[in-house]
Amino acid sequence: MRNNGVIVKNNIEEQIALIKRGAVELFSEKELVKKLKRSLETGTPLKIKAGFDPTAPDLHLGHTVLLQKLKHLQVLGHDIYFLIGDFTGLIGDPTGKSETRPPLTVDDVKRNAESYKAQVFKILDPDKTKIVFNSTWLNKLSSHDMIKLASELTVARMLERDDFKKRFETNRPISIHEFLYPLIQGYDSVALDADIEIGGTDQLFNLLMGRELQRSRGKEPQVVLTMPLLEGLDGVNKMSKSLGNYIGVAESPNDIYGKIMSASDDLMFRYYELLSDLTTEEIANLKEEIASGSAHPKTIKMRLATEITSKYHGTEAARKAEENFEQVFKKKSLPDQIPEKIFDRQTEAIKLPNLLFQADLVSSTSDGRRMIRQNAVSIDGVKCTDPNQEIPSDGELLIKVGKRRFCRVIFQ
RNA sequence: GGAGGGGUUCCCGAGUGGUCAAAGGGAACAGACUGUAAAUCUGUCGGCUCAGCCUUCGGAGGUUCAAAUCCUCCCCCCUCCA
Repeated sequence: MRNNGVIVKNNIEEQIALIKRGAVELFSEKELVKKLKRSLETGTPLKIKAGFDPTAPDLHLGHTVLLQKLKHLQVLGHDIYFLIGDFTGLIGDPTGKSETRPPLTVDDVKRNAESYKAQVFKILDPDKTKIVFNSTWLNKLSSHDMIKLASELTVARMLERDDFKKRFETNRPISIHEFLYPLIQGYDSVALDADIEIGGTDQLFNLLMGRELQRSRGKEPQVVLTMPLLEGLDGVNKMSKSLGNYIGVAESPNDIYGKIMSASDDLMFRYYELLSDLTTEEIANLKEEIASGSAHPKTIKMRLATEITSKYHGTEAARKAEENFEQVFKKKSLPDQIPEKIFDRQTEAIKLPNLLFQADLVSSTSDGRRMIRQNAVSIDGVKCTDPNQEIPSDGELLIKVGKRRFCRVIFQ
């Protein structure tokens, strides 16, 4: 599938194939067929729901796995409900870390929502995406409603959730409010009358909760589609900001490009599978080319880096990022943009570690000394080995620390 | 309400009076190797006016020549029983 224009697929099988692409689980295909058929017959788009945390408006590629899937559905003509969980955000999805989140103000939520839009609409079509806040309906729930809601599920059912089960079995605490999270998320589906809900595999329990609550209220249960969690740059843990292994959608072209290039070869194909617009066959061909030796893995990786960078910054920026990358790394020359620091010219010389620190190249003068000792520092291409070296504060210097930290220091 | 366990450097975690800026692991960073990688090896990993000094072990006091380690009070977290 390419994203050029609207593709109307009347063929249910083709629709299903696209919807299932890359997905982990689908509950259930039978129900999905039924919904798609009806949608086609009545000309009514399906309501697709996906929930997002209001506290983290900095999307990374992990989130875009879901967005890509939403785009698929959008291309098929369905309505996307991009749900910002400003109410549930106050609880926080249970993780066992028992951290209460600081409440967000209305302004915070608004600001975050704007930030979401800017990032999300690089993938989704703004005209066919409805952004909704679950506080809209959840704030109206009375204590009475809440108790009724809680009565619809049993503790035993709750304990089926893996995270709860493990904690329960090992005598680790589970707070009551944590039980409310899945309930409330499920209630969102009731309020929205969602036809399909999409989430990460870690959301399975919560997604299924929507089905149960819809059913117990006499509505047609939503179809649940789970997408894999994208591994971060370390290739092991899921991509997350707190682990520092993420590639942010809002990052600069050079950063996105460079980070993708730093991924391992195995990981590269994982990214291809989940983030690229290439078809499954095309990806298989690339693999074959590497296996047969007709293509270098690096070239294939650069292709991926270019594709993803251009998604968020356009093809021109992606091309520049590629050039920059080649310059810095392959040809070992200088990047096109080197930060500059301007200092006042002074009579006395500056010790090198202090200069490195002042130029933001190291975190402290001690760190600077270490770098010098480790042969990581060079000035105008000449290695510096003496931590006590003094630099005359005059003229212009090009300082390099490690492989990718540069600074042009200018005294004037 | 009762009993017990615990708060250590970015994270996990050892350390029960000097040999502790604090073991070990992870992360990170640097060097080698490479495809820019990954893996691997080596090293670094509080700060400074750097072979010396200063500040850190939940907080505040105290004992001592000397405290992360002992005492007092306080704050916070957890578990079990009720």
